Amino acid sequence: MRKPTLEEVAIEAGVSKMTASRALRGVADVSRETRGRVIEAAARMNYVGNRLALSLSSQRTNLVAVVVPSMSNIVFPEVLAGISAGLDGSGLQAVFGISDYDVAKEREIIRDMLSWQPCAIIVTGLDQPEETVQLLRRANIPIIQLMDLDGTPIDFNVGLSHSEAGAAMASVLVAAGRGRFGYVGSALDRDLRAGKRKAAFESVLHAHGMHFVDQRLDDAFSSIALGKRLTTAMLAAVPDLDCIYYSNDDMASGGLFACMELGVAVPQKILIAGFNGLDLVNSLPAPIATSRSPRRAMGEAAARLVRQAVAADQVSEQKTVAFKPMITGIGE
Amino acid sequence: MRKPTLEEVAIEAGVSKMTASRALRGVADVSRETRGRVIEAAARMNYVGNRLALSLSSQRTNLVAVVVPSMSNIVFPEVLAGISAGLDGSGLQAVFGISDYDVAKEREIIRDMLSWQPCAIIVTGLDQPEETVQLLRRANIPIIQLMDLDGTPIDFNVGLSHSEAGAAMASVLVAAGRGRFGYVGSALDRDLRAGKRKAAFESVLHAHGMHFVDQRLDDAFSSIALGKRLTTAMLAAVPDLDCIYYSNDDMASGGLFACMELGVAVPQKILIAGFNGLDLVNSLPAPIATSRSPRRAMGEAAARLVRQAVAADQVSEQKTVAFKPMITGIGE
DNA sequence: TTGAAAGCGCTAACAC
DNA sequence: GTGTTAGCGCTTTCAA
Repeated sequence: MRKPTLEEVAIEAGVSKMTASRALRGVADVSRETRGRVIEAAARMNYVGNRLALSLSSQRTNLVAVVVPSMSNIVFPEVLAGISAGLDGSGLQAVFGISDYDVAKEREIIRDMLSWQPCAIIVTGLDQPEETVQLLRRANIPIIQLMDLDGTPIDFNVGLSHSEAGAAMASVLVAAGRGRFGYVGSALDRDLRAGKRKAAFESVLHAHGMHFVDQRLDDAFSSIALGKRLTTAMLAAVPDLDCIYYSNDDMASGGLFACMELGVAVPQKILIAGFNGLDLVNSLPAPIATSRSPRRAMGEAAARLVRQAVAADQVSEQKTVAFKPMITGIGE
Repeated sequence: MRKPTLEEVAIEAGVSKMTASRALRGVADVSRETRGRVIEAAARMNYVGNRLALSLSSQRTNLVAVVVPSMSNIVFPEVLAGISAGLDGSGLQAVFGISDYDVAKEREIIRDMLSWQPCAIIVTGLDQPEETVQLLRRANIPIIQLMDLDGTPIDFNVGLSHSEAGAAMASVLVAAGRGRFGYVGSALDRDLRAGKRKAAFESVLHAHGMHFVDQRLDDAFSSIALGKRLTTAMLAAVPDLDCIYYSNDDMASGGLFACMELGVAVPQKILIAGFNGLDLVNSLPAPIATSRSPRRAMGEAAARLVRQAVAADQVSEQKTVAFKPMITGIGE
């Protein structure tokens, strides 16, 4: 038994397709009595409208395409949760795609999503290759680039400056008296934002006549286990570090666990610094420094921009929402 | 400037709409030369097909609707990553919705997703209220219920038995000589699977003439911080426990951190047991017991069932994929 | 307040 | 190999 169509509901209610459509959408003038009959018929038949037809016909959809690089780190799910929550009640529906930090895959996912004629698209970062940018531009819908502020946005931009975050962390650590730095990171060729943080951090070190005494990099994606492993190796080679900067909090937490296992006092002997401000960090058995990035708030801000842009159906004036990471975990 | 349609591409290539359609899809017989012209024209015009029209016309979509309760815990994103990866290369596209553990919201999300005419739908758990079940049934597409095996599936079922998981953990802990148990959990009214684990765990205790000496419950969602707080409170009230069972690994990890802060030896004095087998658990500074649930594999299995069901376009014989959680972290 | 006609962009089915 | 016709299920536009 096929699903009932609007026409069948209309027949059941003894009206025309058009009247049924209006009644169900609650638009225009439909007599109370007619509307009642239609709604009742629809309920009786368990009518579920066909959005494909609706959107094709009306030339607009309620779809917001969202492309994130990963789901293996809690960061992006939190952003998605923010987007989803921010869209709640607007009638808009987020559709997520995962690019696995792969630019080619990202492009294909974007292409695929655009074929659904979304009313807006949210992508991660500002570093899409030109071809992808063209693809996005041609879609002629609001484009939100999320998470990063270091670069030239195509349209809307929500995020924070990872360069500033890295530089600020370095400044604070140097000011706190640390002088022998190590760096532990992973997948820097793919996680460009972590790369920006590292580069900026290093610049500040150089400005102070310092440098990374040792660094450990790995191609695998960040994880607590990897942070632990690399830190253990690093401390075996260079035991006299007094601070290690990590590509993110997952890695840093692993670093802390490595130090605990080795009996290295954190933060007295070695200060550990990460990025993100994960919930985990608040409960760790020793304090580690981090830059708190408001992930959920970023998602919500992106959702807000989408709602405005879609509602206004015109260029809204606010193009950028800048967040500032807050550094915690150093000093008292 | 509007987006080009198939017709415009066809005109540009000097062929009919239909020929252009065939050429672009690579179906049927189109002369090499014609196909080349069409593809080139499409590329030149940056043609992106309209899936709304495609799906409406062909009466089939490549959408797989997925509804999960939360994104705030890494568990569900990992499942989603598994689904997404499992669907890769099939031409199918997952669409995610978040219900926030709210049955009413879940129903509305499902309703909304069904209006997009997905070719399959994956939902979390087996405990949807009757109204939601009706909604799903009426869609007349493969329905996959994921994560849980304790109940009667509507159609396909992938997951593990949380009752068995809870019972198995209790048996192992009792066998390991533990006797004074505490329980720390959260949001049990919403996270029904955690509730099933707890109930089964408790049954085994009773069978051994034991019971939870103390329990701490909270309405908030699980988190490391909450686990830490509740554990600290519990140990203040009942210091002589020798084992605490948690609703999941996040809570258990918080419990471990609480013990470390209080100087309670884990696992010598108190054994800590959670559920999920999060990556985090592998790197913690002290061993905690957990039941490892293969989250990504479950997502991949669900994706496999969807592919089979969609490809076969008929009832496939395998209706259930059962996973067994593996208990780790007890003894060597 | 309601309905009829046209068409959104595409494909299925059948001609040629 | 290629084109034509007829929709998919809905909304828009216009008429009544």
